[in-house]
Amino acid sequence: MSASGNGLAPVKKRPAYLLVFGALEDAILSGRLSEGESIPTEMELCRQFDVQRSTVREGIRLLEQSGLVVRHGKRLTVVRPKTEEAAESTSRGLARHGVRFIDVWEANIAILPGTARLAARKIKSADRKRLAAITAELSEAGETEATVALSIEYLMAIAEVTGNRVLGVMVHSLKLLLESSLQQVVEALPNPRDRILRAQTEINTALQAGDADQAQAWMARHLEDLRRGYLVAGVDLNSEVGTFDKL
Amino acid sequence: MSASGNGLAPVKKRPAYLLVFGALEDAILSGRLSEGESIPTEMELCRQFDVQRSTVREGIRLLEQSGLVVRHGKRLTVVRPKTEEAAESTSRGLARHGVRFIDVWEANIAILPGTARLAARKIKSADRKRLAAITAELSEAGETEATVALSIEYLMAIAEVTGNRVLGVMVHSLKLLLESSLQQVVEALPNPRDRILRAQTEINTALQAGDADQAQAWMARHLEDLRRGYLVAGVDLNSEVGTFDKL
DNA sequence: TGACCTGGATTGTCTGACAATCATACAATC
DNA sequence: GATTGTATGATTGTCAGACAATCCAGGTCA
Repeated sequence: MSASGNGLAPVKKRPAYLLVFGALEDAILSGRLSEGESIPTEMELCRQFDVQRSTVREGIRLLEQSGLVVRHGKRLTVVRPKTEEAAESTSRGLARHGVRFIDVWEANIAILPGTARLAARKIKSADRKRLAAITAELSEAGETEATVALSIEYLMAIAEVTGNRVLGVMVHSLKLLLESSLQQVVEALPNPRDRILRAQTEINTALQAGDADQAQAWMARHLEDLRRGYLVAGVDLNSEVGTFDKL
Repeated sequence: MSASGNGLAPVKKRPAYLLVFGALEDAILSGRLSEGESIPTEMELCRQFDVQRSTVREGIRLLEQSGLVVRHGKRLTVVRPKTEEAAESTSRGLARHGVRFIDVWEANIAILPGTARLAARKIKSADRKRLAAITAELSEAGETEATVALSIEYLMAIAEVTGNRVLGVMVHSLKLLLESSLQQVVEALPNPRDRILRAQTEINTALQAGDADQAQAWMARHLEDLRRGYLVAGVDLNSEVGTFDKL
C-alpha cells in the first residue's frame, strides 16, 4: 500500500517543524491537551522532541495560525475554536475567491427556506419568544441601519432555532458575506420595514403553528423580495464580494 | 472606539514575526504578489524587513498555514486557495466542534433540495450529459463502494450545475462530513442501488424539463430515503462526526 | 537534442546568546 | 490588611553565525 510504481517508497522526510506541529495538533485533537490548558514551554518541547528551539518555534507558529491555540499573555493556551471562527474562515475563503453577490443571494435562497422548514420542526417556546421579540423590535425600528441589522439577526435566529451547528455555521457565513451589501438594498426598497415585517410575521405564524410548508414558502418569498431590491437599487449583482478585514 | 472603560489604550506591541506575516499576507491579498509567483527568498525578506532569518521563518510559517502559499519544491509559491480547501477547512472546523451525524443530515436535507431547485434553472446541456453519465454508471455499479461514490458524486454534480461557488463549497463540506458514514447506510438499505437510481432518474427528468418544483421534491424524497437508511443500519445519529485527517 | 554533472543558491536545522516581558514571592508603605 | 514597590526566575522574542542537504541552472558530453 505504499511504493509508487517502479520501486522504492518515496522517502519523504518531512521537516522537523512539521512534526512538531503535527504532534501538538494531534495531542490537542485527541484531547491529551484539553481546552484551557497551556501547551508546554518551548524549552520543554525542545527536550521532548529533541530539536532546537528555533525549530519548535516554527512548529508553534503553524499551530498558532491553525486556530487551535491563542496567546493568553505569554502562554499559548488550547482553545476549541468557536463556530464563529469556522464561519469566518469559510467566508474569508469564499471572498478571496471572487464570489459575486449573485452567488451569495442564490445560496441564501437555496438554503434559508429549507432552514426555515427545519426550524418549524425544531422550534421551542423560548425560540418563539426570541423571534417575536426581534419582529417587535423591528416594528419600532426607525433607521435603515436598525432595519438591516434586525433583518439579518432574524435570519440568524432562524438558523439557531434549528439547533443545527452545521446550518448555524453556513448561515453565519452567508451573513458575513451579505452584510456589506444589504444596506443598499434596504435603502432602495419602498417601505422596506413593512415588507420585512410582513414576512417575519408570516414566518412567525407558520412556525408557531409548526407549519413547515408555510414557513418555507414565506421565507422563500421574503428572500425573493429582498433580492428584487438589488435590481431597484441598481447594485451590480455580478460584482465581487470584496475581501473583508473584520478580523 | 478603543480604550476599555476607564483608561488608557493597551500599548500592544506586536512581535516582528507577525509583522512579516501581515506584510506578506497583505502583499498577496492586494495582488502585489500574484498567483504562481514565488515569494522572495528568506534572505531577501531579511533585508527587506530588516529582521533576522529565524524571525522571517516564523512569519513564513504563519503564511504557510494560512493556505496562501504552498511549497512547490523548495520555493513557496502563491496560490489562490482552491474552493476545495475552503470546504475542507469548514468541515474540519465543524468536525472539531462535535457535530453529530444528525446535524449533517439535517443540513443536507435543508440545503440540497433548494440547490436542486436552483440547478433546474441553471442547467446547461453539458451538465445534463454529465448527470446522465453518472446515473448510467451507477446503473452498472456492482459494489457498494462504487454505489456510494457515485451517489455522492451526483450530489456534488448537482451543486456544480448551479455554477454557484458558495453552494459548491458548502455542499462539498457536507460531502466530506458525510462520506465516512454513508457506506454503512447503503449497506443497510435493501436494494440501495435501485432506490438511488430511481431518485437520480427522476431528478434528471425534472432537470431536463426545467421543472424546479419536481427537482426539489425528488431531491428531498431521495435524501429522506437515505436518512431512513441510518435507522435501518442502526447508526447512532447522535454520535459525533470524528475529526478526520485526510489532509 | 537529450542525458549527465557540477557549483551556487536556498532551505532546514543547530548552537549560543541577550533583552524584554511575565509570574511570583517578598518587602515596604499607607 | 490592602495596596504598592522590588527582586528573582522563567519564558518569549530576537539576534548572530554556522553547516549539511537539497534544489536549480547552466555547462558538458554523448
